[in-house]
Amino acid sequence: MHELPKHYDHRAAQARCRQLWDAARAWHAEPPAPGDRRPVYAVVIPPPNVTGALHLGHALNNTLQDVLVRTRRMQGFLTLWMPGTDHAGIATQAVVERRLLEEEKLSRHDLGRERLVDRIWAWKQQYEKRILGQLRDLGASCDWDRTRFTLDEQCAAAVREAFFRLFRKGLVRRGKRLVNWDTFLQTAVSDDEVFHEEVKGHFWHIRYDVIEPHAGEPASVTVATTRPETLLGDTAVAVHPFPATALAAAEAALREKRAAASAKDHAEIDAALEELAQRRRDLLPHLETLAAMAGAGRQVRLPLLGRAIPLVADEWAKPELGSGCVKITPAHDPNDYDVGRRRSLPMVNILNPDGTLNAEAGPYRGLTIRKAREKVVADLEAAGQLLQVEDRVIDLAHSDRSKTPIEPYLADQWFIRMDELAQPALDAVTGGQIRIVPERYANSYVDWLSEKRDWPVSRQLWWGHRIPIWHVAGVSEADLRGAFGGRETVAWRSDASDGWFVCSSDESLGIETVAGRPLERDPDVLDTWFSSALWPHSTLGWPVQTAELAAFYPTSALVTSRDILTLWVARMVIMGVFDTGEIPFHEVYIHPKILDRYGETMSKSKGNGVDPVDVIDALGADALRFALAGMATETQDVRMPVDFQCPACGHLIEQTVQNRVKPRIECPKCREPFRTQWASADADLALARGPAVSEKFEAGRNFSNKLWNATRFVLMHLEGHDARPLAGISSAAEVASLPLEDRWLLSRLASVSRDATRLVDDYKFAELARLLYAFAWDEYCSAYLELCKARLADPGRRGQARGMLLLGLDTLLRLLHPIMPFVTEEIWQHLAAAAGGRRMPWDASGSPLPASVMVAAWPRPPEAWIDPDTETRFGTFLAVVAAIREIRARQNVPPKTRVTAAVRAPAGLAALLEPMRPSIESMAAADLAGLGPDAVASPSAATAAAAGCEVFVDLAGLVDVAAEISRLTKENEKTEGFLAAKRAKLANESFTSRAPEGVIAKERAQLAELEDRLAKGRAALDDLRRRG
RNA sequence: GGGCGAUUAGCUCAGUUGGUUAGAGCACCAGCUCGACAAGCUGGGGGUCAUAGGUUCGAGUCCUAUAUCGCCCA
Repeated sequence: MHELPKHYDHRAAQARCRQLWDAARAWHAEPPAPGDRRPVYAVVIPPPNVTGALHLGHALNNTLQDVLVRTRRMQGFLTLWMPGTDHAGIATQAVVERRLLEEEKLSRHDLGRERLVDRIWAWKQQYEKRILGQLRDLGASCDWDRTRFTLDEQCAAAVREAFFRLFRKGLVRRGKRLVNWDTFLQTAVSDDEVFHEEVKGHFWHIRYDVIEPHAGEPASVTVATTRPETLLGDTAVAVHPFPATALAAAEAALREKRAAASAKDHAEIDAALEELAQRRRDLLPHLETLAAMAGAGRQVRLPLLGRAIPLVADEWAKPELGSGCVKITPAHDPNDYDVGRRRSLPMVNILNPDGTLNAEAGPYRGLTIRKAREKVVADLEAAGQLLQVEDRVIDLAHSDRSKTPIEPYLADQWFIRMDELAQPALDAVTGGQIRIVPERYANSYVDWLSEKRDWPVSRQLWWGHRIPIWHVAGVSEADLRGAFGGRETVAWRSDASDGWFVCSSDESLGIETVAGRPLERDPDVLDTWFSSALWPHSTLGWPVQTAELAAFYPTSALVTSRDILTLWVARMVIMGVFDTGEIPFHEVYIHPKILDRYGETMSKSKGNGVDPVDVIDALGADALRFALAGMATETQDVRMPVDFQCPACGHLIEQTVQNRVKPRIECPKCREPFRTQWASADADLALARGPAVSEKFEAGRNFSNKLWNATRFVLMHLEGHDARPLAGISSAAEVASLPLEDRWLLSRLASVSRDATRLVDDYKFAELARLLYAFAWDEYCSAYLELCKARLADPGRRGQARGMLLLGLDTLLRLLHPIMPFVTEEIWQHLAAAAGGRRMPWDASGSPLPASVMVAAWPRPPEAWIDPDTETRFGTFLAVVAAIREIRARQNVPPKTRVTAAVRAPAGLAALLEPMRPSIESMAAADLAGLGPDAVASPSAATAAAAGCEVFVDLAGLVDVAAEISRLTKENEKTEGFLAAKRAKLANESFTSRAPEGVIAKERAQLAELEDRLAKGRAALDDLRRRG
């Protein structure tokens, strides 16, 4: 008989469990052998970026996947969870480049492409190892033998093949495109990699002179801009073609708004209307003239450079705003780009990739944007062209990667055409083949895909999948046919001048020549989401038709967070269908984001996160997992207040916006300083680290310990027990002959198992955690286990109690295993040593007890065990116990003092309670003097009502009569209040005539119960008054 | 500007198709070292369900507006 320590040791247990699982490779899945008819459950991990270590969001994401995967495995599915990491192109390169610059003062150009890529690989090795280690620490039961990386050879082959197929079908195009240019990283970034921030700036009003104005025409026009240096790239000034109509439309819109607005907003709208009217008077004739001039092809002179540029008519110019005229810089502004396309304007790019101005900027060539702006403004002022400068708050786009301002920039890019690709992905969700949970997220998916915007896939980076396109100039198509004609893996298209783009899935193409001309490879790499889009099928071996692909594709579910629903999920569907003809997964579960106490997303850069490793270390992986599962509710976004924990005294210091960015913090309690994640100075680094923690995880740790101690109790009483498959629960007759508490336990086990199964199916993780917590703690431990104490002391009843305790604990372990794998496994192993002979009704007959709970059968208790009558009776019993305890507590009876009690109950109820008499006595530390309709209160008794019974506790003079009178009076008043409301409700004719039968019956029953309670309360009060 | 979501106890959150006296964890108060567990046990206090209307016999739940906050798209 082994004795367990008083506290669960998560560190030792985690090490042991991992070794056990790894040795058995219990997480590994092979494609089914012939004849294996198990249903398949497959999940691919959203591959974490190798940019850095895992954070709490990852911990949540992977906990939920593991809950699903472990449950299905136990349910007998052939279960695969595919792990891996993402190369995360720009993010990883940015991190490595930033460190290179900080630590060695080198740029990537100093190092060169090959050496930089080597550095990034080294970084990847380090972080991949760390990430996979963290996933294992978390308990993730991924198939570690199959770990993939989006840039590994298998994924690379899939990327080349997929891209080649797109190219061959004409779905890859080359085009100029205004991109978000990151001048620091010198690459285009997608819209999704841009964040907007309001900054203080200016609004410069500039005069452009009209070239040779005719009589009656203005000599100049005024435009305003927040970026004056862009005028160097202006190719037109626009004015609205029909300013009168536009003004009328603006006015109509305002009037409509006014009609809908509340009175307090009217003044503001009226002011706007007044301004509009003023414009109509003062500005409209001028704008009409300008529109006519634009129609006649008149020009203005670009300040500083002196270039003549046309006045054009375009709706982009808003007569209701500013001067009504707007400068057009097609190569450096998205709206102007559209105008440029509509009006066939030249597009003048004035920027170099590094953000300095190029030769198009004339005298400003070579300057940075900031310097150029200063000089342009100064020169405009000197030339008398600058009319006015306003202060203004500007919404400025920044690169998420380098945190520097984005410059719109015209560049050659590769695009994937979305028109035909998007439709099947759209249909998959609208047609129901893919179910998105919670449902409302289907909207954003559908809205985004419906736009069918072409996907710009080139990135001017060195870290990633090199685009498999080569360029060759000066050859004919016949030359190409001669060189590659017979090859299935090569395709080409004209570059629209005298060259060709050649695409191939064959990496070695570059060493070849065409008619003596070299093939020059495109320097760019693919958007990192391109390889992620292939993840479900590339990891399974595509384009090779592997057994894995046949067995596990399409996968079952994808678990992710909403911010990459479009970036990743939609693209996986698109590419999955394109490459394989099948959707990549059947269900998508979107889980919440974890925010800090201020509602901000957690991030390393803000310093407001909790490191999952700290939680695992301090409280255990199960504590972390339990807390995270408990947060996964359907309402999104969970707040988690974070504290620093003083390493010296353990005191908690609330993390605030102020202190979260400090390198060192002094503990207000013990005055000892500690360091944070920001420490960089040697003096700070020498301090002990104060981890960021949250009390939210403690509940999970306490729960682990509760389970542990319940196990201690069971094991303590198992000595001499011959654990065999439990007798007496197989037939209905046998079950009916069990004691009430056993029937109750069976009933609860059956309904809890059924509910838990349903909750996993419905992705209701928080409810699942709550259900199991409440059952384990309040029912199994507080009620059943307490009840067993008396039985275990009685040799005649001991055996059955032991068997039932084991049944309950075993079932609980299995149900909890997906959420808390370590503590359940650790207990399983201890239990196997003491009761290895046990079998559950849902275990395969004849086979030994599973060596690990991880592969034990999921509980499937028979529905017949569910017995509402028994549950009600048991509830009454608990209420009687609670009533006696309540009297004891409010009269301050010491816990060890036994009291004498009586329960007055109707005969039927009393008969049902009679068998529970010893249990009532033991759980309430009371001797029952009477139980039945005639039970009487002793002269010095306190009373309480419980589920139709009156409970009396004889306090033999201990009772504080005055306190009892006052308490009872209050109690009765409360009851009277309820009673009045209830009577009014039932007296209401429209209620009784309209409400459903069942509801009325329920109300009547409550009324009767309340009346009964009040009568008893009054009687008790009278009794006390007579005495006092 | 368009869309989605949130607002319930001091804090963090549950609350099924409208139907008992709105729940949990933590925190708080009182009392407990009895052989499972003080990471615990027993009992208790604490809520005008953001505001204003409406629908209904009945609203935390449905509708409309307002306020505040968050996210996505342009």
